[in-house]
Amino acid sequence: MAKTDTSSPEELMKLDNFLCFAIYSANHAFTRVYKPLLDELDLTYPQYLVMVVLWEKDDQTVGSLGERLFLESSTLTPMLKRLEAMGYISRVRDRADERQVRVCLTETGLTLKEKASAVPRGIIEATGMEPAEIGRLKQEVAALRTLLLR
Amino acid sequence: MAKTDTSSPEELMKLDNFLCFAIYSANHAFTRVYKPLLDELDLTYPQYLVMVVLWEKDDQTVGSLGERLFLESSTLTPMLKRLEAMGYISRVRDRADERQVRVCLTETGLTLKEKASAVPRGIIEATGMEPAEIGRLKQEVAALRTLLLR
DNA sequence: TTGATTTATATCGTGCTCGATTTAATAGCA
DNA sequence: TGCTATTAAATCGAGCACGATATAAATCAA
Repeated sequence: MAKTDTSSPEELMKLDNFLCFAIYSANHAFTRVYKPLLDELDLTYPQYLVMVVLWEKDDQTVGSLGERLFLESSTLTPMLKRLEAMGYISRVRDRADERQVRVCLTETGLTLKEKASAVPRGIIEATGMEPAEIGRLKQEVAALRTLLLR
Repeated sequence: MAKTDTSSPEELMKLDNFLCFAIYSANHAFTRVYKPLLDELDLTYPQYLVMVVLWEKDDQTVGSLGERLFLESSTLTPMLKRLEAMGYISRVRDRADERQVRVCLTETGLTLKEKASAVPRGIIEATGMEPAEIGRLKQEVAALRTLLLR
């Protein structure tokens, strides 16, 4: 197969040559694949990511969750309130530093992890890719993110 | 460097092993890099994508734009109304088939292409990656999207 | 031709996302 | 101590994204 020239101004302006669009549309595709799996847990995809972070390490501040997920407090605060209303987490002001809010799993939120344990395999199957290949691509995209955020 | 085992249930549930999260966060990173460049054009990133599609091929229906961008009419309709209000496009019901809306570039919208011509290079520079590598990664991510949407 | 079905777009409600700003608490310093 | 600066989270407004539904036009079938 011949290489496509992607250096001319005209070629540079084509949607199909945009790495950003590949990422953007793959992200939407992932969300759609997750939807039926997460409906079982009553979670949206971003809410699921928050739960994953808390399952890894409980009792975190809004700020540390935001650092981990690359999200602002203006995004997290309403999301966390919804998760709290659902009974999956608790939000409590830190005694020692009242500026911070400590986010913790509830019993229900902790238990949910078992129910969620089938999700990752479901996603891997949906890609139909080999775990090793998934891992490699993940590394490359994560590296790209790092470059973009410099 | 030793390979990381990513097959155990515990490892599968870690955020840093999620391809979807790499994609999700890289997408946000792209949006942030685009922001200052697109502010010059008074466009958001999704609006820019619509304009790119129209610059490639003018006079398209809402449906064809949606197919190209993987977006629903419920997303596009309000976006197109904003682009229309800005004077970049026009929306006219098709004479022959009144169900369809034909989206066309205005003079201003067409002219904007020149002003936008610097954007792709700016993004490529922001990644700091070689064009060939960008192209390869783009292909892989686009292939992933295709797999997910099967 | 009429009635049912399909198609194209729009509308509505919910939730995510950000930037700018606000509020409140802590830390630093004269 | 008391004033200022910084920090953490929350609030607000704008825009994106989807699923479910509505509306209206075109197509199909009897």
